[in-house]
Amino acid sequence: MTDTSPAPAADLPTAFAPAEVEGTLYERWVQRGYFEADDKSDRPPYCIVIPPPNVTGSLHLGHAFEHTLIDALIRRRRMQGYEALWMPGMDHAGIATQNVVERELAREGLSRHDLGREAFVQRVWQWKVQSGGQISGQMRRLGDSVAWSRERFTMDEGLSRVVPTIFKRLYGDGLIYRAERIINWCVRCHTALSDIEVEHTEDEGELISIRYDDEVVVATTRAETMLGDTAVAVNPDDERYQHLVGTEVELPLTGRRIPVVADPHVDPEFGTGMVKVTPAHDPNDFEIGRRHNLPALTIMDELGVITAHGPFQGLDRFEARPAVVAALREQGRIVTEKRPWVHAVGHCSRCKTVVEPRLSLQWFVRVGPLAKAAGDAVRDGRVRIHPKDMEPRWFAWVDNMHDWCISRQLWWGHRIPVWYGPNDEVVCVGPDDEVPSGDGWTQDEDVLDTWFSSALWPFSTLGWPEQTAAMEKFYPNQVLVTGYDILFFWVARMMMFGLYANAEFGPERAIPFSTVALHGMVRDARGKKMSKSFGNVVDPMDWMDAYGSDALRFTLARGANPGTDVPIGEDWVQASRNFCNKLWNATRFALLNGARVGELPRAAELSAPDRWILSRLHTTLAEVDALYEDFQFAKLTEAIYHFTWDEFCDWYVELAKTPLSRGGTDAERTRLVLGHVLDALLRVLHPITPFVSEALWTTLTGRETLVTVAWP
RNA sequence: GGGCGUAUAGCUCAGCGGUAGAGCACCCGCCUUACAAGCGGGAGGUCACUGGUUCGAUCCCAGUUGCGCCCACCA
Repeated sequence: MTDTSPAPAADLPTAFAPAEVEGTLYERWVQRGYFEADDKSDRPPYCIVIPPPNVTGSLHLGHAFEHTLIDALIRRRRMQGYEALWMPGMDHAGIATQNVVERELAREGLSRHDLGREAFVQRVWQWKVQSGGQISGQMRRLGDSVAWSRERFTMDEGLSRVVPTIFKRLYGDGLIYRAERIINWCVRCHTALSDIEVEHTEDEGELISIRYDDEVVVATTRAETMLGDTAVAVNPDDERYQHLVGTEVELPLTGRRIPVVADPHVDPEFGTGMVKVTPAHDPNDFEIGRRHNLPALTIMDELGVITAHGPFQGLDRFEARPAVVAALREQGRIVTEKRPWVHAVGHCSRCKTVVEPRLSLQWFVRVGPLAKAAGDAVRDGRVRIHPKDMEPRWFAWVDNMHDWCISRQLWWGHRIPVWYGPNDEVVCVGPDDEVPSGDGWTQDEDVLDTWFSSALWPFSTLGWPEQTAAMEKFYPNQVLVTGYDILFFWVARMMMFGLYANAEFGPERAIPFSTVALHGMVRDARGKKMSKSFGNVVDPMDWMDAYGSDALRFTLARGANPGTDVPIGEDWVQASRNFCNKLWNATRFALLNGARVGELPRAAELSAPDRWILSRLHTTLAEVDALYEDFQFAKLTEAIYHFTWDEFCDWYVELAKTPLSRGGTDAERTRLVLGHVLDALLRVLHPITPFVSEALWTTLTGRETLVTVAWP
């Protein structure tokens, strides 16, 4: 550290005014390229890919939280001499974005069908530009030190090549297949959903028992599905009904005759021990149907409207239910009237509509070997999940995963790269393959689940499948920082695809990242979930306007216990603003008294308070360092807070007033200690509060920037 | 139906085998050589309940109760 002339302390106002420094500092950082990373450097790599925000609008506090943590990690490593890369980008967010734009259209009285596919997709791109701009503006405001030159979008040209590349590879390996299955269908979004896009809630329904004939009584919560029954099943070991197996019974209201079959799936203890079998509208029944070669009769269309059986035709499924019950009652076939029944009902995670199990032809990823590999990577320690108590959840899921339905009946997304020929040919078309042409060839109409492309993010953003310098340098990523809520949606899929796509590098290098650092959800001051319906949603921009980005970041970091939800209230942001101001004024005091950064006198020449504060400083720095390695943001922030306020300001600065007023060597010695402590303090705070740290540090030292300076 | 977590000051949370901590809120006094966005002082908790282990438990163990979360194809 070189000596500098005393800084112009008088220039510092008596209060920190964030708005006056944030914008200029950020733009300067970007212009000077501090956030960019060099693929070819000799420095050790440190790469975190951004969990790409959905282009559905703007960032919320949860993003601000996540970005604060990532930025702190990245900035610290950058200071430590790593080649630090925070890869920026956004996610097209298929169903979510399509829904947003459809809602917008609805306000104009239009549906996507009014526009047609091409025009609608155009419209979504327009939306994307707007939303994307908003998001990057917010990221700048937060101070995110991302390498802007590398920004990617899950539907940009490059990534749109990666998707069919991996699809074709998986298809060729038999890990992607097309099949007619019962999938979760959202009748509002008009698309298939994967299992995890369905949210189960305990809803009150009615369990109704229906008498099919004298001996056959079945129970159901979805009476309307009886129109599609093609059998009644009993347990093969159920003595009571042996004589019925193999006989037929007439299905009421339809006149159809359906068989009674014996199937082990039926629980003899439940109800009468007889179950209606509707293969086209229930996953269990579908399996029973398969085992017994039963026809699957679809009685409902993609809107949830009954398609058959005279009087019920054209009724919505929820209108059909009471109508069917009424008709059955008229025939005296309702045994138990409206018994209240709480059971788990699936809802579309996007629009909350009750999901309808539906038989349809969809594309699936065969997850068996992929999920096994994802489990093993954690089991054998190649990938560490932090905090560790999230691991059981990981294994429970990864080790029991069902095949992943990846086709979506949407327009916004990566089109499935498969063409069908006039003679039932099925051709998977890679990015460099010739598209089959001629009469009767058509491309699959569907798009891929949005998580299919985000699963590729850790390497698609680095130029995969090319062996780019960026891949070489930054794959595997060092850390992934994300919320525990998307452990399965995203992390598991990244693990599966990362390990698969990069298998050639061997087990150690195939993993997408070495560490998964999970954070919690931002909640309101009372610990309640933030949601529009509660009206407790806070726009991070409002708090940044009022208290500054540093204050918001400091608050979020201070609440960040690993994997734990973080409550946040305006009071706390205010307290953080006060902290920034405290730091500001401590520096101001030091500068007014001629503090400077220079070589410290020998220990023997230092006073007891000098030695004490220096010792406390170094202890604190060591603590902070250790806490960073364990992602203990709350604790490290707290440690800095206490050192700064309770020890440095309340004690050392107060005690310093005496030697400073004495002048001479006492004062000079004190100026150097003040300078020394502040220099280190501002550096260690930089990852959390980059703006105020930069402003004060450059004033204190007269140097260019803190961003690239050494970690204390 | 499984699995997990949690219960500490008014609120939100740390913590720890040896007579309880922070921030905010609250009370009393202060414009003291940076900071009233500040300074000094203070009040406030039988650490959910019941047992057990221990010289000693808020902390370890068991059970109870409350709350929360995740997973789940019993009609």
